[in-house]
Amino acid sequence: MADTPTPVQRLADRVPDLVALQLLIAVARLGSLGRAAQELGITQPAASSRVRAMERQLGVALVDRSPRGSRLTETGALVTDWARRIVEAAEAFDAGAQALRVRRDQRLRVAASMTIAEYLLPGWLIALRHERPGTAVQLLAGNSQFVIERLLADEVELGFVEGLTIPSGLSGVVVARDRLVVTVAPTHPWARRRKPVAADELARTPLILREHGSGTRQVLDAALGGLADPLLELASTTAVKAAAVSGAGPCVLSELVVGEELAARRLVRITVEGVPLDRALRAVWRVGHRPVGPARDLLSLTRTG
Amino acid sequence: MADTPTPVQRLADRVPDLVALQLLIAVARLGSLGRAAQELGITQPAASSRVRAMERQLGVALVDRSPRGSRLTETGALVTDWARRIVEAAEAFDAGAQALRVRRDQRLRVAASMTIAEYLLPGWLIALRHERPGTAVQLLAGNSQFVIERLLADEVELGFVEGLTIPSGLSGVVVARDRLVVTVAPTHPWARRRKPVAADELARTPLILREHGSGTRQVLDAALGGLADPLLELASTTAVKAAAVSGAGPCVLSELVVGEELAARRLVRITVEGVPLDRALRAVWRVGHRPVGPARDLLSLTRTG
DNA sequence: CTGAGGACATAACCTGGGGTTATGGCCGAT
DNA sequence: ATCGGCCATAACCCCAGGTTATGTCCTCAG
Repeated sequence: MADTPTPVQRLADRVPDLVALQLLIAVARLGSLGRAAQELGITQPAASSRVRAMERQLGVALVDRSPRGSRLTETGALVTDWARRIVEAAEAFDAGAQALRVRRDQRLRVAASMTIAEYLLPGWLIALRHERPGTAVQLLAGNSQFVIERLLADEVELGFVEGLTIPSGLSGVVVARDRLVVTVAPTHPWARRRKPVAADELARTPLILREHGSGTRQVLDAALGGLADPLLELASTTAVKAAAVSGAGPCVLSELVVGEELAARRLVRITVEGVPLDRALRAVWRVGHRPVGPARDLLSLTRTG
Repeated sequence: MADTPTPVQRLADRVPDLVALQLLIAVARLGSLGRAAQELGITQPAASSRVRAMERQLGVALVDRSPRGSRLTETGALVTDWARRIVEAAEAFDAGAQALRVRRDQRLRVAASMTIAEYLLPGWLIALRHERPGTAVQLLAGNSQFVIERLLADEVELGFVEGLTIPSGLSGVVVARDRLVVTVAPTHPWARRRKPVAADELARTPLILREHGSGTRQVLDAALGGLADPLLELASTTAVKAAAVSGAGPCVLSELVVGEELAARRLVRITVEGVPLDRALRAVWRVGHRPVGPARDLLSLTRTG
């Protein structure tokens, strides 16, 4: 049977698994394979063999071994830095996943809109874990309407929404500002353009957008006066981003969403004129139920000082 | 034998491996376990079992199965978005690692300073892989001096350095601007401060810094007049970042390095006054050896338009 | 109504990566 | 010279995750 060639990079074959990456990071910190092994709860020979396997897999020497310990190679340090980014993403995943799981001992129930749940909450949860270990958080994610309903039904104590106004029945505070930005792939004609795009030109241009009803779309429609012209309507921010990166057209997304792509120049930002694309990210709660205890702890992490 | 309790989160136990994450992403895109399996080169039962295992591990339903296909749950979509970030980090790792490996067929040799190699190059390499598949890149990473030497010895065709001036014997072009920023943990007194920090106050304050000789340190010393007062001197940007996040004191690092921490509020930015912390990131080459072919392709990816 | 086809689940089996324990070699400090 | 810390090697073991084969369920066509 002729097996179909895999049309997708199988990263697992070329990237060491999380244990190996954490091991490498531990070696960097502790200066010894044995102690790194201990920290990860495996034996020294296991660690030795894993590091050796990584070196074979990557084709690069990562650590200098000596009878007095092990230190990272120059390139080992670089690889370790790349590894750290994977591990950080994994920590965010873990923190988020932990919160999705329904558990008996949760002390804090939170609802958040998708953009916030996706990009900001994991970081907050990691911080919370450091500051108040043992605070089990239960997370419900949905659109803004969903968040509001959970709050009013008293199913959660704290909500996070992106939007223009505070819904009635709720109080809130701005925890961050978010700005929608217009971006295109570097290959797009707009990337070379010097002149800012005016509001009416943006309204006339077909854009890659989230579907109707998303917070992002809502803000854009409001800013343009309900006129956004969809080139594509996609269900997730990631899909929108992917389409834009591949050059399909301009997209309008939160700075949070495209931050990495901008830094790496996979997307470039277009300045627009006369379109108010700022929006507030707010923590909200039922009127009269100002957050206390764990909810207050979490809230305090989201604001500067 | 009483085994020591592991002092580090063993993420591998709580985060699915890369195959599983890629599988989930493929399901999101293709709408079917079977097709997702095929894309990853495994059989349908294997995919089915892996997704089931993930759901068990996370304690959350991820996909809605039907005899007509599978679609992600609401929370499944959220989890998938978190998963995507891990996979993206893994892709960057892969692209970078690929370039470190010395191979016969490399068509382009590049040297880069650490900050650039760490944060920007993987993204460029991914982009290059899309635009010019089959361009095998060989990467040498070191400090600025190292990059310059490789270029002058004609061992690489293209270099990337962060620095104030173009070294003699080389020509170059600015590919990006980078700004050093002063940041502190949200718990640090400076985080509440409204007034900008003046140059002399910054010079008087003990800071968490990279060791002498790093490009970052160089720029800071120049900006302050060689006066930076070290609270801690650490060998890697990541170590500096970690110390700052834990509240040890203010640190001075590239925007690139702390971008994520700023977004997630693990660090907050302090405005400083009268200290020129901008620096250029440059592509450089030997005078008279303007990049052509693959080198030109890569270079064109790093600049907008 | 019925049969075909697509999609997922279940079962039985196999393989190898990665773990463990035990032991040896190397180097530096006492 | 000897001891102790650190890494490598060897021999063994186990189970996670793969495969093939088959069953069930739903939908759609005729």
